[in-house]
Amino acid sequence: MKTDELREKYLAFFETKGHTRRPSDVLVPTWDPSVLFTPAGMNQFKDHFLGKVKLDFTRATTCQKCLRTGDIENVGRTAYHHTFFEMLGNFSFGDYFKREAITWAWEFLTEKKWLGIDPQRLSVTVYLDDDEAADIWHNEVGLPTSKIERMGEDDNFWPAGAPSQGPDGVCGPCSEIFYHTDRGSVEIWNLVFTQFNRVGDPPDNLRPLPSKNIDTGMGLERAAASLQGVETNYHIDILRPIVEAAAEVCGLKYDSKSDNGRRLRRITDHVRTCTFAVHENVYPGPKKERYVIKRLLRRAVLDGYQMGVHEPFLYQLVPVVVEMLKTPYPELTETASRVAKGIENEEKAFFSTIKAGLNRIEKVFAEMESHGRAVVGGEAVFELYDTYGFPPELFETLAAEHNFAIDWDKFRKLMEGRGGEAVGPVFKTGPIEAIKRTMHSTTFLGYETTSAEAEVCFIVAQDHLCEHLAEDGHDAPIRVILDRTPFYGEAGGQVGDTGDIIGERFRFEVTDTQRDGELIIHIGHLRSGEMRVGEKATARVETHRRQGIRRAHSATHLLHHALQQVLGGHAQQQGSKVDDDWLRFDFANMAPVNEEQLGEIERNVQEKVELCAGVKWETVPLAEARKQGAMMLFGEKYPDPVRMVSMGDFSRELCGGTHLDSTADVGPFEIVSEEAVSSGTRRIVALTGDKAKEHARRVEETLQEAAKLLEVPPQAVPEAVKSLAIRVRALKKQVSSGGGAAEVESKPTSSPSDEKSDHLQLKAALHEAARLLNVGPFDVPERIGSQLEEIRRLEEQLSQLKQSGAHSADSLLEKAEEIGGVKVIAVETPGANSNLMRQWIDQLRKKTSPIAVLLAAREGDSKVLLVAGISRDLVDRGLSAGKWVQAVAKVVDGGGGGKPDMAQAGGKDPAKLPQALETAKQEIEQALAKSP
RNA sequence: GGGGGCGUAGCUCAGUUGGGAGAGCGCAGCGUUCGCAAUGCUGAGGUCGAGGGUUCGAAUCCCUUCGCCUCCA
Repeated sequence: MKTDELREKYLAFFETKGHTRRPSDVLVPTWDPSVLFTPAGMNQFKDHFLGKVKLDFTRATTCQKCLRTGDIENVGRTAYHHTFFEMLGNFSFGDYFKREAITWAWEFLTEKKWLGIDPQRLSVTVYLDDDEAADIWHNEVGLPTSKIERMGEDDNFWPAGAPSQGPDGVCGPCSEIFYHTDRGSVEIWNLVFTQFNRVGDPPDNLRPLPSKNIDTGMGLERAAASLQGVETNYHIDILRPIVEAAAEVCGLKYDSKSDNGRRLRRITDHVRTCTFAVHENVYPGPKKERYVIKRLLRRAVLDGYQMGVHEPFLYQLVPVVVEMLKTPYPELTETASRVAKGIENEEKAFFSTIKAGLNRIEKVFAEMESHGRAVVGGEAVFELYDTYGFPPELFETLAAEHNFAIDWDKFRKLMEGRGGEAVGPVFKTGPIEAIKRTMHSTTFLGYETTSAEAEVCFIVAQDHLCEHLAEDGHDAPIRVILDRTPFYGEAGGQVGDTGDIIGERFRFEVTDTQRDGELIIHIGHLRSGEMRVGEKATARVETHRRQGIRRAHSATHLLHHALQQVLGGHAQQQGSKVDDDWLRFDFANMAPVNEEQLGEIERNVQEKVELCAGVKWETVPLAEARKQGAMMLFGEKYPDPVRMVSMGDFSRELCGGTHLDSTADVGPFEIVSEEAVSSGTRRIVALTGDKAKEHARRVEETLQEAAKLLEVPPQAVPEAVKSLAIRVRALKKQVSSGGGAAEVESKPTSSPSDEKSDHLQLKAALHEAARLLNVGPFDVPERIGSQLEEIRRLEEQLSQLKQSGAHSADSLLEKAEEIGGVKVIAVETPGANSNLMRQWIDQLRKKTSPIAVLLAAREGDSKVLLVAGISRDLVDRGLSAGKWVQAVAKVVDGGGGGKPDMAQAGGKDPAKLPQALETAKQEIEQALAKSP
């Protein structure tokens, strides 16, 4: 039986048993912060099991794509392990229980119409004392007791070992079904009977649940392998072709028993995982789920590398993966090329990591050879891995080629001692969880109104439920829950509302509003009076701020739309934050967005604002929204029906946020910045309303200021900044070369355009200038100021240099005095810099020896520069330019040092310079007298 | 969220208690050669990521910031 057929039959079977067929949830559920990846079919129904949501159905069946990394070491080695796999499941939320779960499972497996498996090939296990399940298997299904095995809590309880080990919470026994082949048996289906709530340690810690649930899982690949009679999951009809394709791109023939066979299976598994992850816009990266994907991808690529493929290849398998899975997941075909590109990029990155590492390793090996060592230190392997990401396995291979061993013990020790303690899963407890049991949701009125009457239902202070609360004045915030509220709790990127809750005898200031499940929680402080549970109150949202948030949120949708228009359909939202007239929007895009595109995006948004398009929202079935082309984001959990926000006829998004009535009300819209947030993801920050206006004004003022400093029209600022940099460079060169070089023309930039530049051009000009100066936009004038200052300083230095009459080695030599048979020069060379002085000294030393030269120059009013040099023969006689210059520097209140033949010093008292030059002569005289 | 590392010439990088900014490759010009490969000579090219601090003096030490790489959770 084909895998596609098996999948379909399963879902169809349970539909005949009254189950609602639900689509697979995404692989990376960003809606669920408690997991990085979907680990099992039940994940999307967590809230259903806990009774947290209203149930539209009490029986469901799914085929869920899952990702687990727990058994990663076994992938490729064993017949049945995967990171990516599909799991078939049927679920009961307080509906049917063990009897149906068991008999239906048996029916589906054995009936001719369904799978038609020979009952002889099946056996089951049940939990030690689960007589109920054992009875059903024996008496109702008719399975002989020899085929019913009782196992302990580690095997037949979920979570494993729950009764004695924990964790607290819902749990229950399970019953597993095994398929027996000639080679052995394999578990193909696990039926979990969730019937207890665990409270504390044994004994008597398992309390029966009022509402019992069923959660079953059948591994699709395992079941298919059994039915197809192949020895490993990797040989079923939807996996074998990928294995073969992997062999082909690696230039090998697949041999299942060989080491390479194992590698090829691992590649097969990992490329499936990566394909789905990237499809969901989860690109390999440094954080969280992105990092897991990166590791899986690199591991697969390393396998290829070890088999001799030294260039990207994994991406070539994407079309095969898509082909194998396009029946259940047709959406894969739409993103296949983007996915392949994304994978190829990461492969390339990995190869450059390897290449960089190879260079370092060569050095390690060379070092070892020169020292005659044969064991690579664990430190080296560790450092290469930890800091440079070089795979230790590859290091080992390369070391073996040099006949070097590796100190793995040391390596492991370092790996362990690296800190980073794991933080265990946090089980939610506390008053809010208690509240949820009695009150599932707060009625949200904020779409229609910003002020409403409500009743105070719960007060939480210091993590305790309170009946009443007196004036506090404490720092610790209080949490208040009302039965209904106009306050928007932070969600979907939109921040929570602020405002106050006013009762007859109190005023509570709301500083933030959060959401937990479907409860809306007001956070803040009691400002006056006493507050009591059960009291009536008026909840008033701070409307000015709310209006700013509405502007920003509607603008976010316009921006999203504009990005798609200007950059392309791939520029999808990756995250956002919406605040008072302020928004941050992350989206997928491989390259930076240039100034021109930004302008176009901004203009596109402004056009939509000017359209005065109506903003409407309606609640529609999810399927209907999808049909109407509403923008949907991966990893988001959308309820059904869903709230769809439309603007004019161009934008449709699923969104729970608060919006304007007309795009016209967005007012001015201003992009403030564009930057990278991670590879493949860009971030735009923008403003609306008054903040946008203010920002626009500031941009223009700043540019004006810069223009004034540079004495050019505003549009010409970037050009002028460029020539400013050129001028600084030329002057520096001129000064250091002694002032000889030709003056650089500071050409006034041509700026014929008298036409009025619009704001976008001015902003682009400021950004360009900021980029050239490597500062933030508003620091441009300051930076220009300091550049101008530097030019002034350099020019002064230059004119000083010219005034003092150009020195030369020859003119300096004329000033030499003979002291003890040595030519000594100790003079002031005004305007000279250290570089120039050194050049002169070098020239003098070439012309004659023995010679000792000390040159000095004033820098401004408070600094002195001294450079001293002596000829080689004097160095040999034990003299030191360093000591010399140090002694002289003392006179001008300074210090210095350097090498024996050339040294440099500074001082802070230019007035004493003549005295210092005298000292210089005395010092050298004394030094000469002492030396032989 | 935490740890490590890196930003120096177009590229790959060196730069040792802080004191003259370098190498290799590449590039340009000239030469040997019928021409190519090869090779010799000469030369251009650097705000040492940015800002601040310590110092007489910072590529080097300290702080801040930006960008990139990498490991872990």
